Amino acid sequence: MSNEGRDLYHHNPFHNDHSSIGGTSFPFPSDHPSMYNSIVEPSAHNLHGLDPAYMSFTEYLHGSMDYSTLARSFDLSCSSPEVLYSAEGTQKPCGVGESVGTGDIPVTPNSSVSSSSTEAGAEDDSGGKSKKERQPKGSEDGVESSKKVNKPKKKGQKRQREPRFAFMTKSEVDHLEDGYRWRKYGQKAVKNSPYPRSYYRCTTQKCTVKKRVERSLHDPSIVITTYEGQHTHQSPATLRGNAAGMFSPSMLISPQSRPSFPQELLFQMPPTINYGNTSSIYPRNITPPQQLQLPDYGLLQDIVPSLIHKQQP
DNA sequence: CGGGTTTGACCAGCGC
DNA sequence: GCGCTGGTCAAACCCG
Repeated sequence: MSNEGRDLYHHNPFHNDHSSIGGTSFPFPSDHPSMYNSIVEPSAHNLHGLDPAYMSFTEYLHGSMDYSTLARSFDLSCSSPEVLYSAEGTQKPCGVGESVGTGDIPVTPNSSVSSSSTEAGAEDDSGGKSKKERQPKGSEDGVESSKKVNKPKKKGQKRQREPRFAFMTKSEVDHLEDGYRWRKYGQKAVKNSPYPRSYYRCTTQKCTVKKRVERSLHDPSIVITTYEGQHTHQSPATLRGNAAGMFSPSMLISPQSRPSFPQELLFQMPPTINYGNTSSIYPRNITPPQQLQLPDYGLLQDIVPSLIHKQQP
């Protein structure tokens, strides 16, 4: 487990020497308008290049994407040099990037990374619940339990986790808006990093989605967000009717609209990215700014080949 | 007052 | 077996 995080993130995406490391990256757009402006370059045709049916992270977050699909996709991705690697601890990266325990962020030359884990079971209780159950607040034997966390968890029963999906976003704010409401339930100092990692849970009842947010060790301006689980509901924003605008592709190219859904902007590339080295998921004829709009596509290219295939007979 | 955040403590898993 | 680290809990606190 201890490697999980590192395996996932500790490669500096901006380093130039990972030609050997293929990976999908998902540069998120910054919440910061100025930065956004500096990076995003409106280019409508970018979107045109995409199939309207492509699956986006937003969709992923909305639960419209089947995890099994993702899982399969990632498995497949293992065979592809383009792919990053799985995130969950027990699963070693598919052949790439043995984690560098030095705190380098893994991944690609691209600004962001995405990874997922399929090890998890489908159980929608990724631990939180089990822990809760074991901790009957004010239990009869309360005396000691006042502070102690009892552990009802059965031994030998490895805790199952939801598949995970990590992204790197260049942003000044740690907690990026993604349309969902989150409650922070913990913060921990991260080894070898001056930046703490924050833990959030979806506030929607019965939704067990969690996410972790931390900053890149090498580039503090990069926020690494790891989603775990699948939303069992619609985004509050969507329900509110904002979704139309927020999820609209146009949003991606409209700095003024100040995206609230980074997921939709996943592919924003940091200015420092060396595209040349990217073995990438992006078509070579596409320029960085445009790649921005390929986010989902690019991402899914690795993640959800099946979807792509549909679009590319 | 309800909901979110902070923070210290506990526990599980893993490596040595 | 021990220590370290990640993940989570929950009381206290904060805020609108």
